[in-house]
Amino acid sequence: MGNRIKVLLADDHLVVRMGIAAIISFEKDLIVIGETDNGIDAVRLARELKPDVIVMDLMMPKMSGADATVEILKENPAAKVLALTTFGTSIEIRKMLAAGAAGALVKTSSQTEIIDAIRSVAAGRHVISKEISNSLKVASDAPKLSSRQIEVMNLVAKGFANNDIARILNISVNSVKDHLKNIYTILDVSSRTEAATIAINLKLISV
Amino acid sequence: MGNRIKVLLADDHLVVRMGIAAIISFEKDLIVIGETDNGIDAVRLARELKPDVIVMDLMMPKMSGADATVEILKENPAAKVLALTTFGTSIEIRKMLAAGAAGALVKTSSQTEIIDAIRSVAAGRHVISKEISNSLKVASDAPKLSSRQIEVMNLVAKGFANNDIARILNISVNSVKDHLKNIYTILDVSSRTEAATIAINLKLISV
DNA sequence: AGTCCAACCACCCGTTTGGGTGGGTGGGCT
DNA sequence: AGCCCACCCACCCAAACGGGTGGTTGGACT
Repeated sequence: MGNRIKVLLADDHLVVRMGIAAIISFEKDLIVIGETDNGIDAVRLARELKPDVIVMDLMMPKMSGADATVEILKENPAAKVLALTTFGTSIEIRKMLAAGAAGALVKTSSQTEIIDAIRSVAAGRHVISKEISNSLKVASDAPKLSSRQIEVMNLVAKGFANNDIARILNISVNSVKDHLKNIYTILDVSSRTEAATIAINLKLISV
Repeated sequence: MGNRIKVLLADDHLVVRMGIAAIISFEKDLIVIGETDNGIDAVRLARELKPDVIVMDLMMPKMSGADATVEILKENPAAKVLALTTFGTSIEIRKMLAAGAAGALVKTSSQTEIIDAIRSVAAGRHVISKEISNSLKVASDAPKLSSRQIEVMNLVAKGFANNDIARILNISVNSVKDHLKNIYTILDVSSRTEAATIAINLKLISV
């Protein structure tokens, strides 16, 4: 009774918080001790309430779940953050896990999956749902561009010609072409337009 | 008591269904009579259970909420569908509203907003949340491409050269160039790459 | 009837692009 | 030390692209 697992909910969707709270309310060893709809309050509540598990959405106003997780774990490396996300695929998930999040679940998870995950991370284990580990796998063998190549690709996607890009980056047009050749090889394409759309798809560049 | 508003929930996220169900459970004039996690069952349950209001997610496996709405309203034009979506902006929302959906809400809506919306559509009124009407507004004064132009842009975004596009569409290269010139004018750009990224951003073409 | 417009086609021409060759430098890893 | 690799630069050249001109046809709306 005095030993229930204390859960903090951080999700900008009220219906999601209500849903998780409802699921948790059926379990007598779990209790929701706090809720918030943004990342900044999540950091504050994590400090004040000392929850055993923090169920955290990725996309939230003011501060993303990933950034909040980084903050929380910086303050208290023993905190257990369980990411709850709509899409399995995201660099934000990588960021959270890299920061030390204890687990990651998709929102389509079943009742038992969610409950089990909360208990598992509370017990110090790590939980990654199948959908997410799959998408992390495909993301990890996705092509990788160097930082310079990404700079070039960003400008290409904005419609700049090689000449403009050269001026902007303070290099010669030949070097720009050179970068593009390398990029084409990496992405396995043969035109700047295809490279741009693929880079956007792979989230290699910001749209 | 026998006159409660019967609600059918269609959302692939369990936590969302639980959340809405929890919210509804506090209201004595509302009752959830069915749940499903996909569009196909939503169509079937709408037929079998004759709900007063169908709360429908946009993105669902098997059949999207938009397609399900089209089906349901074809079978029963008096059905009240309330779209519930994560993002305010989507062509899917337009599709649902065009099909005759009674309302559209974002998932960040508050408890009272959701309850009020359900009661309103049950009473035959239409409800569009502010976030959605705003995004529909900006979408409506976004540039518009003809269907032929969209065909061309899709191929451009895939990296095809004008020559290939001409072959694929069975027109001459000159006509392809002609379409591109018109597209550039409409989108206010001067290169295929910029046109592609902007078209993707504006969701004029599928990625 | 007339007007509008999308879609189609053709030519010209300067610029840009992509692909190929050849190099130089400096940092990092073994 | 040697090696790899990112990044830098130069030259060449055929192909593709973008912008401009001109035109026809057929459907829609007034």
